[in-house]
Amino acid sequence: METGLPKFDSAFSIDCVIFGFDAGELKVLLIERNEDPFKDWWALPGNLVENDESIEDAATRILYELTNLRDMHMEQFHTFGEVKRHPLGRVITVAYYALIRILGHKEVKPITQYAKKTSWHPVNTLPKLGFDHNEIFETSIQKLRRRLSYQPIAFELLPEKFTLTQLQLLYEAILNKKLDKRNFRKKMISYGFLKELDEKQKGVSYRAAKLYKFDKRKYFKIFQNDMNLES
Amino acid sequence: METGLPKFDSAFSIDCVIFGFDAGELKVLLIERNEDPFKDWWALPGNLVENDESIEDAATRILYELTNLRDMHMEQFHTFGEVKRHPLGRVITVAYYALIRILGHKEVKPITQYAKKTSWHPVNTLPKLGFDHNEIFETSIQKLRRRLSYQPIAFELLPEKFTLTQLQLLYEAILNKKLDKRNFRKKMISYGFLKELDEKQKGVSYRAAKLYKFDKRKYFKIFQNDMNLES
DNA sequence: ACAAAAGTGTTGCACGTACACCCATGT
DNA sequence: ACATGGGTGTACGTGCAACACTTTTGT
Repeated sequence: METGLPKFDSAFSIDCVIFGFDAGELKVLLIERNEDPFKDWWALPGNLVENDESIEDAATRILYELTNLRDMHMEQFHTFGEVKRHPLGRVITVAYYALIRILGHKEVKPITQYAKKTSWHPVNTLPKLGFDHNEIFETSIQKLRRRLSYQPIAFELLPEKFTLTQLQLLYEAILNKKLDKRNFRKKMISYGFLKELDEKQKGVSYRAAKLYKFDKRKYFKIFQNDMNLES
Repeated sequence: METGLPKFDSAFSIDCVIFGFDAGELKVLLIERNEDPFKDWWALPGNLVENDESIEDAATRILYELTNLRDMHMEQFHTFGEVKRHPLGRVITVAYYALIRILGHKEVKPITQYAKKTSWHPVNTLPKLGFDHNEIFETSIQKLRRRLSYQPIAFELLPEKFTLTQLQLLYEAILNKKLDKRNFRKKMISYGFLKELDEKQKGVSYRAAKLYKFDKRKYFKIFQNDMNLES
């Protein structure tokens, strides 16, 4: 394509903060890099944006190459553009976060070669990451917390059927504080978008809890007006 | 700089949504473009990011070139990356908004040549803009609304000394709805970060209102803890 | 029977909302 | 005196926070 624009020794990339929830802990999917710079370091999965794909498409592609998953909830949250953030040249990166149901994806095998392997890391004990990825991660979790208060994103991280205790543990993990059990349940149920199932937990050695699922239809019916104000 | 990275026929730019408040209306500073593409169209001020400046610096520079102002409150809010958003080539743009006190800047003369002139437009009757700038604007005002609810950004748009009615009109303009006078005043004063001055409005043909100013110190003292959670 | 987690209500307080009239000032 | 916006208080309802015990189930 003839651009008529000056050429730059520069590129854009996407970095993804992929959140999952497992064993009561909030986790992030990291890769061990197989390429310089930062070969052998842990880092957020990311890659350059191709010239003929939108950044949304690039984010989707990169997530797919890493996790073999499509149609995830992804959301752009910030763009990082310090001149020296990439040691080999000018790379501006658009950061996205994604929420996935970790169950059934405990072992994530990358399709591409740029990652040696991947691994779920608890968010509270992340290693030192390549590039400015620790900073990107910190920003992501702040945005995630804020978004949790006005969007039903928690359900993207849970199995389709879940107990109220699981939901509460997830909220506690994201917000990093304890919540009151009775108040939490009252509030969640009062929203009216949880559907109580005729089913119970199985395989636990104590009283089995009722299962619920998130009812998207009801949610949109209830919050229709508010949603128009959201981005 | 030798990058070791592939070269792209592509570039990044910054676009700025510059908000001001005047005569009870929320306004945006637009330029009339002096260059192709979209020569003679109205558009948001924006320009390419140089290779040796961070995107923050670029945003500051572009605002300066346009308004001759520095040290404004600027905040990145979204990055737009559709492949065809710029007719001459691939340009990903990082959008910022800025808040300025319109008073004393009613006539803004651009320093650069890429704008023929600038003009403040009421946000409710924007013309059709070049590129995807109408979409960028819509996103900006949604973010602005949300931010208004948890950050003291309104004061950036008002003169240093203002009346409670002016403050209320500004909130109404941003939120696009009427607020109750008594409740608004009660709430604002209860926050404790407004300093009541020993001064009154002048030059009005009715009862002069008390002037207030925003006390940043008190604000940070009060909201210290919350602020640590914000981005 | 015991261990483990499920499940359940009430009360006080803070906050938001609805609402209408008199006051001070300049012309 | 009149027009214009400035300034003020109360009552009600909603939502949030604090708080502890009984129930169910599997081993």
